[in-house]
Amino acid sequence: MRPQKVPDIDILTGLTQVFRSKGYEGATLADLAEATGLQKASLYHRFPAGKEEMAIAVLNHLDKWVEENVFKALKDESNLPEVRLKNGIDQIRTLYGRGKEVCIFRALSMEAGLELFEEQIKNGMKEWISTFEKIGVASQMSPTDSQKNALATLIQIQGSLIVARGLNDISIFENTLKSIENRYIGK
Amino acid sequence: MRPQKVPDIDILTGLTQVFRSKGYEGATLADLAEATGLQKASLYHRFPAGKEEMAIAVLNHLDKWVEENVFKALKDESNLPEVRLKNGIDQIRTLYGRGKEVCIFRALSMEAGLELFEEQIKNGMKEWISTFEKIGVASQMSPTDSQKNALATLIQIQGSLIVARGLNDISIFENTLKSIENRYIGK
DNA sequence: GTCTATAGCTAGATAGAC
DNA sequence: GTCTATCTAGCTATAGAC
Repeated sequence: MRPQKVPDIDILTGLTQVFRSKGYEGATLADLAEATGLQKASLYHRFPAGKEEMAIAVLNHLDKWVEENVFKALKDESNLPEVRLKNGIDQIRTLYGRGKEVCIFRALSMEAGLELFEEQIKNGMKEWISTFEKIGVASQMSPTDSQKNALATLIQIQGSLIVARGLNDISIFENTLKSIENRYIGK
Repeated sequence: MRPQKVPDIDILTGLTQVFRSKGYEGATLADLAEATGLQKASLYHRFPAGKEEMAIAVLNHLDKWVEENVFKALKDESNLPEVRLKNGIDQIRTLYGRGKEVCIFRALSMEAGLELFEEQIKNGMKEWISTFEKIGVASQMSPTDSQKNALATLIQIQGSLIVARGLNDISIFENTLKSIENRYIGK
């Protein structure tokens, strides 16, 4: 086997960046090749099913990142709820580049054959909600409140990313993260 | 002049539907022609600058609709704040098809040359915030609270549309509208 | 004002040498 | 495993008859 010119992780990084900023339809193979440092044909060697497979790989990679960073921090029972929340929110801040980056769900949910990634996005969102529910319970909220607040939290994260981008003001995202923290910690 | 086969308003309705569901890049001229009932070349007669002009026309049309329906209801000083809010929210519900429809900002903000519609989206969002600010003031909120709540309201609307779509559950949008109402009416 | 037909191009994808 | 070169389909846009 001939050695890989670009390691897998760098490929994924490049693909992620392009899909996030241009969306699925907007991202061309020329863009993807340039961002990864490979030629189009080489990308097809790595992802025989083409563009769709690349997008799925990006989704899986981010899924894993979120699991190992955001969710892990939020679920770490060796810490107090306040600490777990603070650490989790730090990871969320990183995930979205302090508000500059688009959520991959949004970037991929629109277009394409439409429902290419539907199931994966749905499951991803459910994971977010269920994880925040656990933080609510750990913070002494009632099950009902935990559920309501978890949904509200996801809505706030998604909404603030949209508005921060629309108004070109990342402080909107930062302030939203703070208000989420306050919701759980009691302020 | 030969008579129009399809009236302007129907053209706009068709274009809007396609851009909302497929995004800018995802919408093809074949889609747009089919949705309007005209041939591609006839669309070019109406919109000489092509696809971009069509998208701008859709943005302007929705802008106008929001102004004449949502904002008008919210600003109607002949009504009590509670009534204005209730009427405005009814219009918002209609605008987004009870949660089934995508916000045009989202559909057009991603892709393209990237910043084609940036300015229009920014101004649109500012209008939403400033209108909700007025409702806050009319509801006896302090200026600071009015400002904070207006931003929070826009974030909730946008976020709940995303999450409602991702989870395929429009009750999320409906419940969010109720919680917005409660924020202002006190409850 | 609308149509059929098509130009010109770029997209995603593939062949085959190295 | 990566490359250059290329195919084919589909895209935006236009020409010109009616």
